[in-house]
Amino acid sequence: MKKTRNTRQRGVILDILRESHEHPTAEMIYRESRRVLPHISLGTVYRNLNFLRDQGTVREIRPCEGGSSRFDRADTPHAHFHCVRCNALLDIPLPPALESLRFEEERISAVSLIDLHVIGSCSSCGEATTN
Amino acid sequence: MKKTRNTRQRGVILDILRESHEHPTAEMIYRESRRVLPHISLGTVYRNLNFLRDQGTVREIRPCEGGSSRFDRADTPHAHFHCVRCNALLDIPLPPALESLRFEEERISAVSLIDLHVIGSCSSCGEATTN
DNA sequence: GTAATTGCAAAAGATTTGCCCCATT
DNA sequence: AATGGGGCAAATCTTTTGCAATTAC
Repeated sequence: MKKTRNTRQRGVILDILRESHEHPTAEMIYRESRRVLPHISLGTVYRNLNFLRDQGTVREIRPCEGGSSRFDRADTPHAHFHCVRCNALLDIPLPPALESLRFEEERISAVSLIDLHVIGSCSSCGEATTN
Repeated sequence: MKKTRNTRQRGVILDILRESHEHPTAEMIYRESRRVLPHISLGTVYRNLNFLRDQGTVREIRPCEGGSSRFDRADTPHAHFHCVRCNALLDIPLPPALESLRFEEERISAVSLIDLHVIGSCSSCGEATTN
């Protein structure tokens, strides 16, 4: 097992993720982190996000239709709502039905993660035309 | 409303999607289509896939962790199981719990699509170590 | 005939990687 | 001091786009 270090960069990235509620992209995290570490590079941000994702600390959310990945802390299980109008990504509770879901599929051996994305329009954008 | 044409290219792409069960990438569809249309270009494949997706005929599935999008026909509602070992993508039935799911979220105005991805290992890869 | 669509190649966008230096342990 | 991690820039991979030529209607 490789020994990992607590670098300032990694800490800052985690802090940003902890404080942000908007599911930032790597680029957004990069810009934000530069306020504290003006010399941090985008590559470092990506490397850390991948590291933290593989470690299970953060979660990568790939937008349903193009654009960059967005990230959040993988503390509690939850689903995501994605507003197609304003592009907001909101955490929503994972429907209880899913938590206890048993997959009666002989093709499935083990389930490690359930990823539920609800796509639609949020209330701030919403009420008006649904199309 | 723009008038759309039935080009040979579009037809071939749809046929490939109809016959394939492996959720091919644009690149795979490109290679396959070249057996019939040796001069088709990758750009055309992408343009058609985007067109068909926007039209609601095909569905684009973005893999949870990098790599290219995969596609399938959007005929019946279903969820996807993604094997992290062999990278297979399987159609699985959408849990009934989800079809009737009501989102009691004041932040959600309208839901247009529910996307459920189950990640884990499939039976062919599976039984052995879950890690 | 007209406009949607193609092929090609270049461009754009997102992410990864090599290399060498620096900092954490 | 050892080596994991960082900075920078180049490379890679995926997808999009401009444009002139083609083709379905």
